[in-house]
Amino acid sequence: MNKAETKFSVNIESPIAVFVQIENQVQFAIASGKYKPGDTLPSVREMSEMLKVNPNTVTKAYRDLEVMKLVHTRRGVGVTVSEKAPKLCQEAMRQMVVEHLRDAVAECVATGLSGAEIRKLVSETIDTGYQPYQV
Amino acid sequence: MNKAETKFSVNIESPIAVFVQIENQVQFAIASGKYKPGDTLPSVREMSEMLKVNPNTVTKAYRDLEVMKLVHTRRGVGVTVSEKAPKLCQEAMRQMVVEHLRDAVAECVATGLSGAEIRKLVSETIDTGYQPYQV
Amino acid sequence: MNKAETKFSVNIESPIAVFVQIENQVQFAIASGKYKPGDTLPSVREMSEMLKVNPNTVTKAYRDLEVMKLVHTRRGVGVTVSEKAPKLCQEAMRQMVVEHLRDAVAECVATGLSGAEIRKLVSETIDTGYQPYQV
Amino acid sequence: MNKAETKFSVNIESPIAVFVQIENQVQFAIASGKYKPGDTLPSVREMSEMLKVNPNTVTKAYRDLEVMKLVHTRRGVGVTVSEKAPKLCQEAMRQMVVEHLRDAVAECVATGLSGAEIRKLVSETIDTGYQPYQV
DNA sequence: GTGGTCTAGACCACC
DNA sequence: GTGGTCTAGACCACG
Repeated sequence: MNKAETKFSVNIESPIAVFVQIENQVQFAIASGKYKPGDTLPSVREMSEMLKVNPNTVTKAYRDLEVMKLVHTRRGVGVTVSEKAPKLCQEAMRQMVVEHLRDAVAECVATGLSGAEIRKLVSETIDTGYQPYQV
Repeated sequence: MNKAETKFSVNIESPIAVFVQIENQVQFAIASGKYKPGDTLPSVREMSEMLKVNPNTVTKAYRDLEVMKLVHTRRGVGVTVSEKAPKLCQEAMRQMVVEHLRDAVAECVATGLSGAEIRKLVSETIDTGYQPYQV
Repeated sequence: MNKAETKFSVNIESPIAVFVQIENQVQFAIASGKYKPGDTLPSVREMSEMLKVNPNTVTKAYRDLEVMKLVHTRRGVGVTVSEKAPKLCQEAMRQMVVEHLRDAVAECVATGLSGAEIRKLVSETIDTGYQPYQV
Repeated sequence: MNKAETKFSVNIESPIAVFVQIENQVQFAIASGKYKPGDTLPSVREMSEMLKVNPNTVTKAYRDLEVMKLVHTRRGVGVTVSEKAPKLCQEAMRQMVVEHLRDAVAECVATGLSGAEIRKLVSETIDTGYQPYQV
């Protein structure tokens, strides 16, 4: 029932739409347990100030999350995390991430990289904590 | 100097723009040696019919490829693969593919998958020849 | 002059505003005779605790009911049912209910259900005492 | 594959949000067969002019319909009805309409109307083609 | 031409 | 205070 303190940020230079970045970050925060069922997300106004974006952009992201059954929004109250959100987010994140990995490996294979080369790249990335510009 | 016979296809449901899919496929075909310097790409009309796509879309893809110095377009002749295209494509493909792999692994790490899990998924994918819907 | 014991409940998931649900339930309770002229409604505090709702919400509902001349609120006494409330409520309920029925039937017709199908559904519902989530 | 000619209209006085009215009308048009899979909906601009509303409002409705898998939207192409849209719409309409009917009948019963009275009202409405202000 | 995104700002309903 | 809706208008990406 807390009001969690999590930092959000968006990259307006990114080709990924801002509202999608917000959705992803919230999903990630839920999946990782930073937000639990019943917690209240930052209000539309707070979030829009934190991210320096228009409130409508935040509203759009929150609306999508509601359609995905991850949050409940109630006028005059705020946006709260749903009971089943953690399960849904964890599943979705894992599924997405595994699919991306498989696609990437398949691309490497198709491009002619050997299994050894691929494994070397993977190990390097795991060990060095490589961080892409946007999760 | 041949007119190579390679199948191209696009997925109009994909979030990736059609013209980008075309560019990628051509680059991939060049990188893998299906098209060699001097070979002629399918005409805009042929390609647009093959892919059931607006000719303008093919034109845009071909124009981009020309900007990248991968092809030459000459009136009355068609679009031909440049001398340095194979080298450029191989480098570009490798670079792209490696970046995708690193991003994907980083995502997995961020989502909490262990190094062992990731390596297992990678090995499975290498061994089973998993094929995503779009290179 | 009694303090009637009637259960109230609201569905915060409902698209119908909470204060409207309260108003409807009170009107229904009056129309059905559970509350008679002179009876005292649950205090704002009692009601808000019973419904697990913000007291302001109950206050707003009670204020609306006063505007409708269904109740009187007097400091130190509470909210009491007015003399003419039963008559007004019965009329209002009947009117509302008939309108809803007409709208629903019209929708069915517009969607292509036959008169026979509609009559069958109606009879089934009358006979089985079907209870929707919110009057 | 036609561009169907269907009239749409909204009531900006209605308590129902304009974008919801648009969604409902499109769903109804699909359910009734006025739009078939592959047909193109009026463009955002056309629709916004026809309804005298802001294009963003139409965009919002179309976006929702896409989330519901009723249409595909593609930049530069337009918004087309999906293969499974008719089935989904018919089911949804029927389900909604039956639920409304049951709720309405249950309300009537709860308010004390007799089965005979309810059946009389239903028959009258079926016979007279009563039309509410908004389907 | 198509739709997608974002901003700025207004007004409303609800708690 | 909260979110919901709508408008007006801009810029971009795609075909």
